[in-house]
Amino acid sequence: MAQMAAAGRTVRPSADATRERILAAALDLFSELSFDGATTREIAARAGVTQPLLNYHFSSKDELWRAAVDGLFEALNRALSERELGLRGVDELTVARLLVREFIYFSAANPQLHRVITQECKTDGPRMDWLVERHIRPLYETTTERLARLARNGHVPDIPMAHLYYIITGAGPTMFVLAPECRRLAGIDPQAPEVVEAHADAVTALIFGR
Amino acid sequence: MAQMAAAGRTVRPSADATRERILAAALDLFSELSFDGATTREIAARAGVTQPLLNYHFSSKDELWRAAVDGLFEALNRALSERELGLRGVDELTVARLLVREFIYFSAANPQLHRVITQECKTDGPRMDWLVERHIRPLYETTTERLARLARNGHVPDIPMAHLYYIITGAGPTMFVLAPECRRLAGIDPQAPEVVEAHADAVTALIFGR
DNA sequence: CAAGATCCTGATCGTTTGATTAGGATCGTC
DNA sequence: GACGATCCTAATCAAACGATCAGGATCTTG
Repeated sequence: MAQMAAAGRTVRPSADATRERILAAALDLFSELSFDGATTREIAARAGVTQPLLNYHFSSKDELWRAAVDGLFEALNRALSERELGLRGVDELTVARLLVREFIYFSAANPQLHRVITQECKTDGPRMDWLVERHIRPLYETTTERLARLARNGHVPDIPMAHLYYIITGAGPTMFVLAPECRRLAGIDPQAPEVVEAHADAVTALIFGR
Repeated sequence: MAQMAAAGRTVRPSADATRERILAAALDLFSELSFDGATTREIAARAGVTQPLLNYHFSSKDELWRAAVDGLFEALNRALSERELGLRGVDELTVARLLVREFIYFSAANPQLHRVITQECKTDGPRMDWLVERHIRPLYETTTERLARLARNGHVPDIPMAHLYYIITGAGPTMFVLAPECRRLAGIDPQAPEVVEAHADAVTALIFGR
């Protein structure tokens, strides 16, 4: 993916850097303002470049969106698989518990994840198609299979897996997605480490017991 | 609020009807496509009227949004208070349990509620200001106070109330907010009555025990 | 049934949008 | 040290946006 200075291909060092800045700005604004609400001019301004540069690096606004979302899910999958690799030989209940914790940590640091999903998946459309089949379905399959094994041993509430999936993906990130509301409503900053920890404790205790 | 044929005020019967159609179309499209994503032309088309008529009934796109959201929260508050009035003399745990159920039923029938909140409250802005202070804060206060009383008696997990609030408001509606995704991902229609019932069972069992 | 208020539409305004164009600046390469 | 590829910008395009305006249709009132 990352086109490094491979043989022959000469890519100026600054190119990749500005590309990354554009992607970060795009992800922030897309997730906060929705696809239509975010303008290419605002994305360019936040990245510190001019607007036509977006069409130089990405052929269209749509492709820019897809590239930004790809980067987000790459980071999520990296965080989850690295966590799992560090837990070889650990019992499956503990692994699941820690993976849910990791998901909550990631959602706290990257609320754009749940924001983008809710923005695109509440309506049928080409972007939902792409998002579900490319990124969400693999996560859904492995998650529900893992939870189903635990449910058979009584380690997890015996409810249909689709419900458990949406309870976890709803209860986990919502506080961080609505961080501005939460700060004003409850006077709590959901980004604070002790608040993230408390939320992970609360959610995992509800799902897996304590 | 509803300007009926009161003394002197002569309102043609069709006026209120089209106003309601406009508000319903606006709520649907605002909640699905976000404030910027929904165009006044599309709202008018869905309501079966021409676009300038929106500016006749509502002075601006912003005021149309506020009127649509007002109607939504009026319906929610009516549903909750009617449920509570029918439970005079019942113990507080059962009341809380049934009010959470009612919230889930409402969220299933009106996913626009959580959609609008997540759209506006993930960024600071004038619409979040208005939404939080006018509609969300009263609900937050009465809900957390009710849950805090139950927590003192051990009827509800002993976690900070802000966390419990965002767990409930996240775990409850998310499945219905992402109904298009859920249909494709899990092959389940979250609108089906038995699915709504199963979800209400699952969430209330997690929060209040069984 | 004339007069006036009410409800609604077709045409059009100035802005802003995503995208294109032509060209300038900066680098590695021969 | 000229050359060509790469990276980036100023100027501009057609399309779509929210809003306005003048006027037509429909009802109520005197």
